[in-house]
Amino acid sequence: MATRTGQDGLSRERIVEAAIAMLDDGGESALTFRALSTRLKTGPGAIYWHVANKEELLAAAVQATLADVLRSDEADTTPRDAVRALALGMFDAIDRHPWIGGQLAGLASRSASMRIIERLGQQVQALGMPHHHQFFATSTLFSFILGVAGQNAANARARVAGKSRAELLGAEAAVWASLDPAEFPFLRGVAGQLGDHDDREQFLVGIDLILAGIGAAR
Amino acid sequence: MATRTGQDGLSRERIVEAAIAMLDDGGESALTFRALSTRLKTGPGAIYWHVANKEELLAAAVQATLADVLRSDEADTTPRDAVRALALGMFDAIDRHPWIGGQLAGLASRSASMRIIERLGQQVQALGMPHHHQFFATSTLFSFILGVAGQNAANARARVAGKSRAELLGAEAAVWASLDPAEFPFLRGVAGQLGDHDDREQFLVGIDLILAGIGAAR
DNA sequence: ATATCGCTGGAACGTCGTTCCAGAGGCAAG
DNA sequence: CTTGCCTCTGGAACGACGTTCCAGCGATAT
Repeated sequence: MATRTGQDGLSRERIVEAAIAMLDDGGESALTFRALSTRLKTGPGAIYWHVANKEELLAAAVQATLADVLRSDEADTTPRDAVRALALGMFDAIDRHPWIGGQLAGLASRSASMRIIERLGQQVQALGMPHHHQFFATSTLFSFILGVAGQNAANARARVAGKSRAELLGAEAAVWASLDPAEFPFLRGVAGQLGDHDDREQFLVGIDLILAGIGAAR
Repeated sequence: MATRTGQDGLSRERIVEAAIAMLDDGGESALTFRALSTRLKTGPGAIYWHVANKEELLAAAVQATLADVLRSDEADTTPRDAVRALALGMFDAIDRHPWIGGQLAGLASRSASMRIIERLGQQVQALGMPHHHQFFATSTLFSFILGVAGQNAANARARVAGKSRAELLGAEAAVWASLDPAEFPFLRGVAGQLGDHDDREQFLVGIDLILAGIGAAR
């Protein structure tokens, strides 16, 4: 039954690849060892020969998905532009694979996180931040990215069960617009901006805001 | 309305209270309808009479835990101090109940998030941010808080299975310190700061950095 | 006394991550 | 060629989970 040679052979690579595909179009809850084994035409037990458990599988999926972002190497631009480029690379990856947001904070993605922090830190250093503030400034950038990633993951989770981003956002904006003006003046005022803002632009403004803070603290 | 006599009567309040206690000392994975019903000396079915499902239970737990932070009302200080006070209140709540970090981004905590964003937004407005930038600046603050919360939750998850914060942090600092200097110069350089930094101070520096950025963009 | 109703708690269902194991197929030694 | 091992397979089974179902309790209303 089991053909050893050629494309039928299971491998960690094929498993991770299939896992990413399932996560991409079904969300985190769609990744199941049973569904995965069905897609790979095998049994759950076979997968465990190549992957220790689900946590390791998710970690490998994160690693593989972020590999491109982490490999990119642009030493030519200004530190500010380098941070923006790295952050935008992260955003695009998270936008394409929202499930990353739910995993990035975990211990399983430690090595990916370390690489990201290293990149950010080098640029913060190049920005002229005093040494004893570099760590905090860098972790501020990283925490912000993590927060956006988490929100993205949560939004994607809601999307799987129901409507599109535009519908979801429109409904939320409508809620904000109909709030009590005495209690929620701010949300009411920005409901329109919530309704048609661009996530990527919003993210970049956040990065720029923190960079401006770093520039001011220099 | 036949209420059971005395303290044996189940109620949504008692259930949420017990759920928070279980989350606090066992982490997210410790909250189980079976364990919860054992603690309350009843069956799983009884709990479902008061609570629709686990998602609603978690949402109620978040709401109840953040109630104090959301109720606080200090209109006396400067906008900057108001943001710091609100953010620190959030941090302390998250620090005491790390499982919040895993839930706050979700749709289940929407009403709590709205209240927080409203508070932050009012202060950002008071800081003199131009109207069309207020939404982005506020969401930057919120995303940062969410990111820190998420990391806190992930750290707490690791702590349940193993060592204390000091041990975990020390081990991580040791890893950073022993990295290849050519590939990870930054992480190596800040390994010491990672080892003995104060989470609360780190958080506050992040808030101040964003506030400085807002000040610069005004 | 009887019927009604809010509420209880235990049994049961389907699904999950994970473990176990009988055995298939290739490879090296006899 | 035969034998034995060794890597890898895939299906069965286990315990725990969220959730549903329902027989029945005590208090109240008729």
